[in-house]
Amino acid sequence: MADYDARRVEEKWQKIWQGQNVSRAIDNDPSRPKYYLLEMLPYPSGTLHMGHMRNYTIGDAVARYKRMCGFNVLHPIGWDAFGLPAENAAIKRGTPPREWTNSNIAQMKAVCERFGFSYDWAREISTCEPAYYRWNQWFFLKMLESGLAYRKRSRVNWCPQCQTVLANEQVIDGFCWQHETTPVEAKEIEQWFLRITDFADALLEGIDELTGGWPERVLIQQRNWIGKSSGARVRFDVADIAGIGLDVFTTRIDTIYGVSALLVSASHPQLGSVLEGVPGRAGMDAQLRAMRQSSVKAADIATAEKEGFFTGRFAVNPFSGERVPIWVANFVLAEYGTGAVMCVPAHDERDYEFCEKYHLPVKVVIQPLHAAPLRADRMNEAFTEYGKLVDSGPYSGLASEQAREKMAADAAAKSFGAAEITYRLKDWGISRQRYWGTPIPVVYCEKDGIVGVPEDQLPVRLPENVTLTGQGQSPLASVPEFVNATCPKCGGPARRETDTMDTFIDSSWYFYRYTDPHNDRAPFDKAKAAYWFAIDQYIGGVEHAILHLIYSRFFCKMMNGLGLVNHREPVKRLFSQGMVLRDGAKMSKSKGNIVGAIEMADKYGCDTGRMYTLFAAPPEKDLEWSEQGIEGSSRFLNRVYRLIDKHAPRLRNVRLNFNVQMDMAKASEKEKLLVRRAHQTLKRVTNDFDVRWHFNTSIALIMELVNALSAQEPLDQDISPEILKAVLCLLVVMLSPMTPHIGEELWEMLGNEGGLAKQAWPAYREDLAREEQVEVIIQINGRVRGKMLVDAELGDDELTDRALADERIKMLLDGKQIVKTIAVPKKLVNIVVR
RNA sequence: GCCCGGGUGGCGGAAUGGCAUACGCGGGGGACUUAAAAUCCCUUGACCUUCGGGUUGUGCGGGUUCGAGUCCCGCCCCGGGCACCA
Repeated sequence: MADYDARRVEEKWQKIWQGQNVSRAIDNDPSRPKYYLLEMLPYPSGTLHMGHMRNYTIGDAVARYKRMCGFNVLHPIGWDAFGLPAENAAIKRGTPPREWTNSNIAQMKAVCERFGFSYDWAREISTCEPAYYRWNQWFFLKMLESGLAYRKRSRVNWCPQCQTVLANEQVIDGFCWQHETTPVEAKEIEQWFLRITDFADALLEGIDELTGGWPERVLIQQRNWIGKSSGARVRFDVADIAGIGLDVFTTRIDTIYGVSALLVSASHPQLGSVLEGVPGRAGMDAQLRAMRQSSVKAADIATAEKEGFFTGRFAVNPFSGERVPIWVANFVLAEYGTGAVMCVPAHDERDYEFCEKYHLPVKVVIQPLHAAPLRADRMNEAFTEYGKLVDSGPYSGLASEQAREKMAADAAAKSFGAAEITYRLKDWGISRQRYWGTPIPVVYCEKDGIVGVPEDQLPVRLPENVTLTGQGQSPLASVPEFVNATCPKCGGPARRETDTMDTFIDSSWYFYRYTDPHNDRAPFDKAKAAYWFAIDQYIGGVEHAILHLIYSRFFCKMMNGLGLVNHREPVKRLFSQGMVLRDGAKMSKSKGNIVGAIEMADKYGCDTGRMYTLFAAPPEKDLEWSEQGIEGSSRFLNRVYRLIDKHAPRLRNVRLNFNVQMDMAKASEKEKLLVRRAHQTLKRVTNDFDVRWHFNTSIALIMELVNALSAQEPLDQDISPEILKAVLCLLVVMLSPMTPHIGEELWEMLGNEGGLAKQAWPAYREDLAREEQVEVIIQINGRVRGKMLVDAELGDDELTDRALADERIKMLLDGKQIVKTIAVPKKLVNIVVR
């Protein structure tokens, strides 16, 4: 008996699959339904560990299953090949970024092939190739034309470690998303932005469409990030200075008669004018400097003590005409709303806290609808709910909801305010002062200003052989051949833009490129994209909840506007898989806790690794790597191999029929049991693939089937070859999406031709899965007191009679009064006694 | 503070309101072997037991139900997200 030789079997079948074009997706195939399955494209860092492999294993199992179910499956992969690590590696060891990147890609591709992932390699893309990034430039030009791309000077996030600007989405808690050690700094520079805010409402509305298909927490994160809030803008004139007014944004204009102060941020642009000529100015300036420098960390900000000072100036409440002091307060954000707020201590927690500290007056202007009236002198916290207005001039007596509308309308009529909606979402800053990315296709001409590079001159190629320093401005600025350009409009001298694009642009539309990867006239063919889209299933880590996943949605909407696509959302279903941990921590190079994919495959074979990652935990949960666990998986596959190896010779020439003709009169109990077992397993495994994706339970069920087979040994004496073959083949088929190499090998050993990859997934048969006899438990007062084997179809009354007739039950019921009985067919009888 | 997930044996984890702990790992015992590895078999929540079985047990406290890991209410703990957003 030969042992299972993983390496030989894996190489053998990978070669055969290649020859059969097993994973080729066919454009516009009318004969089958399409299924677009995608895992997030990897950054080619060079190392692939079991964390990556888990992601791809889940995808591959589903891809193989869907193919067997008759779908035309698009399962592509590519490389997110631009980005800083390549540039940093180049600076460190002098290897050009392209060389470093391509050699990593080659390594990683080899690992993917070693694992037998069924990607359509003919569609492989790499974002650093001109054939790809020219379309980034093309999209940029389209957005420049329509005004969605624009240039402005503003305060942006600067990561001192990356030596580049970051988008808001790429700053997490005040730190760069890649570097959790150095805080992001504020820097005022001019750069390119994409008007993602134009789509704020569309992105918000799309969330409803995604509900059910996307994990709720991702949708919540996106909704929070967009942060829509409706309220009003109101102008407070500054007293004693003609012509200066401060705008506040509020969602509670209904509380405006309760304003005790006007609070402005330390960075408010008008603060200079307000403070003009007030006494004590020097001391104030010192305080302002201190406030502007305070911590950027969100957690610190939220818990920081509220600080502020009176500016000596007053503002006039346009509704009441009341004069209120103007204060500077550290908790007012310069970047949100108008950078100034009205302070209503009775109806806002923060304002209450602030006024408590500085002894500012509290005035109640909203009374609760269903509780005792509030009194300012008896309050110990703000009342922030809606209620009924009091002491609010002509608005007294109105409900908050109505007052909000009426007061905003009145403010607009008297032109000191208007209803307004603000968003937390800001435009996407895409300029990067680094080399290894897509050049922004723009030149600056003295005469014509900003001029987009004409489409027919794309791509603007990234020059190779550039000296990289990593010193805070784009290395491209030091390449005269690149910088010096001709203005496409006037033909005069022009300077080329030297910043490159955020690499998140590359990944915002890459999945469209897979539908038409070699097109050199357009980013993709509309009809091909229309056939394959939307993505039926996307799989990736949850860390991209508001990065890649919001940018991609924005791009889809932008493309929809260009008429390139006709759908509104690119991804129907999203699955977030858990991380692979070792010693409780996420696998990473720096922690030194990596289990290398190749090492794992060398030791156990890739099918064993695939099986373990699917078996050890359901896919959405984190998985703790266990060397003993993987040995268990290895043992199991060997056991299956030996079982089939033992019986295959006798079965090789038997005709395979999954729907064994069960002649009930002829079949033995043992035979019926095995067939039933197999079809019950098939039913549940099919369900796991279709709806639950709990591959761990699928594998457990298959293990049980193998256990049942082993328990029935010797199989060759009591089981007819037809039945045994059908059961063993079912077993192999069910296993094959998860462990495809050993699956194919066993399938062949059992005498089947044509390859499993092209085999149809068998339908389970209810009649073969049905149990004739079931064990029903007998309870007395909910406690198990007996069991009986009965006909599965037995009704309630019959069941109850049988239970009551049981000798042991009779004995236990002796002297008790039966209050009621509950019978559940196929399950139990519960006898309630007193 | 607010919003999502979770909390089940020694461990990873199973359980459409119906025998809690499937399956695997680990532990204990045995078979095969000169021996070991591999393999196979038995056993394995806790407590009590006259070895028939009994009691108890899914973070804690209540409730609904004939019956609750599962549903409801109130807490505790862990993980994640948001966090002075006016």
